[in-house]
Amino acid sequence: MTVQQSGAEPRAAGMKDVAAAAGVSLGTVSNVLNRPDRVSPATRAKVEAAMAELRFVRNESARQLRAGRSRVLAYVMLDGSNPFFTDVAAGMEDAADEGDLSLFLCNSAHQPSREEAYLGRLEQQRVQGILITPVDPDAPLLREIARRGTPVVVVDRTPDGTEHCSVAVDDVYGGEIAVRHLIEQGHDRIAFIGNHTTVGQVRDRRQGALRALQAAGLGPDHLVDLTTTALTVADGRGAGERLAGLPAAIRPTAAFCANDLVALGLLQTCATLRMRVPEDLAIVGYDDIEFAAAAAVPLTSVRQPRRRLGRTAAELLLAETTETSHEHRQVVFTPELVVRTSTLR
Amino acid sequence: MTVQQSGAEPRAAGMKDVAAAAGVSLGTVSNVLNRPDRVSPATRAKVEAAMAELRFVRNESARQLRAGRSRVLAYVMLDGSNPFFTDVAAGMEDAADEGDLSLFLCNSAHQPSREEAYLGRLEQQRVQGILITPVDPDAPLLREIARRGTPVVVVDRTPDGTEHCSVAVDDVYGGEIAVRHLIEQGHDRIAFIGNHTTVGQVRDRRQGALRALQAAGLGPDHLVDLTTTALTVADGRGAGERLAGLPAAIRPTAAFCANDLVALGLLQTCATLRMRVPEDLAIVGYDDIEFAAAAAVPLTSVRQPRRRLGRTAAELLLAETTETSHEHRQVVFTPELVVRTSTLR
DNA sequence: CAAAGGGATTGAAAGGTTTCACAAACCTGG
DNA sequence: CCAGGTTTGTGAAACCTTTCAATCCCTTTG
Repeated sequence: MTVQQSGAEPRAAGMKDVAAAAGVSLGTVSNVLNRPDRVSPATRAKVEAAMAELRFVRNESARQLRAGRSRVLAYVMLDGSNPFFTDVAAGMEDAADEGDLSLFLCNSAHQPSREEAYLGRLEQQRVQGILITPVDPDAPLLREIARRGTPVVVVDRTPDGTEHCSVAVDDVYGGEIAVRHLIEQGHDRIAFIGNHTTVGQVRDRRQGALRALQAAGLGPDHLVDLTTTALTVADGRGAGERLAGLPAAIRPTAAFCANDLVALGLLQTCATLRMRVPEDLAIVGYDDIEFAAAAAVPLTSVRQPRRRLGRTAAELLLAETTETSHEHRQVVFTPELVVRTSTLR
Repeated sequence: MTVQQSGAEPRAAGMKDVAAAAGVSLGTVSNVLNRPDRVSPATRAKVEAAMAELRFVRNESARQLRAGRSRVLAYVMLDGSNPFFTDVAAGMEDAADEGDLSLFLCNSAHQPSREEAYLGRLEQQRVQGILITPVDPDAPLLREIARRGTPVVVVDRTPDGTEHCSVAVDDVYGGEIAVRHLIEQGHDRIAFIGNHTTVGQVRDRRQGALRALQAAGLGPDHLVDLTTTALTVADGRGAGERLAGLPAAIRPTAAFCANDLVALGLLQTCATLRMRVPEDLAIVGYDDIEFAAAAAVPLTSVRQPRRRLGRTAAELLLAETTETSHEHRQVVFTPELVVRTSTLR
């Protein structure tokens, strides 16, 4: 039962070798692997011994080839360094685990070319399905892939058509509750910080902000736009400086940031410039990433059910591969406001 | 050239179908795919047209089966929600891209069972190699996998033996420069916050801290241990409260945190308790994650060349699969101190 | 005691690609 | 116009597993 490990490895052992070593047929080895109950305990033991002896490792390629599909899900994330997406991925993992599937993560890092490359490879791998937060939710490629037979679920974006399942969060509502809260805290001149001209999500959040103002009888001029190019900490810092530069008469007393990173940047500028939060400036972020609560002044933020989002997306995907007749579903979650020190005077 | 999309999909088209449609042999289709220069432009065009027409998608399983190995690298990360690891992964992606390989990310989330499951699946997939930051760098499983033929590179840990390539950062040195800096700033009573009893890395950092003290002629009693269970923001908060509770006479004036998350937690407690940073307490973190610079008081931190780490790891892996005779290499990077406001009085 | 039934095992086919030795067609220059 | 070389194209084998109908052997039943 001892094994030599010296010398050039002869060649990885396959089921055929196992069968030979155990003195049974190939089919029996397969049965041990796939339907152990169909095999007598004695033979099973023999086969298992042989497998151990030969260090047998199942060849998934061959399996897949035969079976036609794999036991792998993939999530193509928009930004692997954004904690939001890693949390979403964690939710997917939960669901994948239950279905005895592997989840592979791919990071497109906002680059369409990278996204495309990953999608191509995943399709070639015949993964069971693709979860994706796409750079462009309406890219035709996604539809093509779905039409060619690999289920695609769009995560945290809502594509135009109804060609995929999708899960998203109601961003208009999120913007609304954020700003409603600020109004309730007595603010009536509120900065909106983000790139709403570029990104659909951000546009929605701003839309919600306007709706909250309107509901309070305040016109759109009560929202002061500080437009950024992206949603990074640096953008937040920059916006903070611009905000601090405004004459006191028209300077907002509160800021609604399109994203927690921006809010953290803003918070940092406030610390630098000795503006007190929330006394001089109340801040609401968006996403409620772990670092929002961990900030020096814990940040009020709009929380999206991230893990839930991921889990649901994965479940929709599994449903699509299981169900005989599948109707694409668009699930929309409702975000919730988490109030912390940054808005409580 | 138009295509019907209605009806039950007949069955994905394979190279055989393409060959038939183009009126050439199977081998020619393969040549178009793999050695286009061996095929006359005319036939190539015909074949490519047929591929487009039939929406042909290469079957990677079959390819792999034939080729014996895949075009995929995998990184099994210890903690997908820790920005440190996602940055490392980004570096790997750079290297993988250049080698025209895909990088799949797996998140073990500190769970040995999950790690094991992923490793098993990856081995079965016959991935080209496995990059891993293991829960336990000395787990025998890693060695077995390597012996069975899948190269393994250990990232950010240094395994006992020399059975794998590995890349790591000199944690002793990192601890040393952190504390040396604090000493230079005039501190001589320094808190060490972390779980050095559990985690090797943290032990090393503490080791370095002691070395710096010694070099300055200060005994180990000048290091005040505040031991945590893990390295989260919450742990940092807790340690901060304990620290604040110490009598002023023995309370450290500076803290070296095993990790930026802990430092952020500590910073938060300081804000809550109105302790000024750095005046009342200087803070050094470790890792220099993005949020370290983004904190209200920008955090001095020990930066590891994360991206570089990942890139090098991937390159070692590729070298191992390429080289005829391979010698395992242990690469150790040197960290660097990034000084920011949190230690500058 | 024969036949039926059932559990265990077998053998061969299939799945889509790559590779490689080989055949066919074409071209060069003598 | 042919020998020899080059360029294109072909066909079959191999990769490793799963599946399924067929076989075998043993037990049970009538």
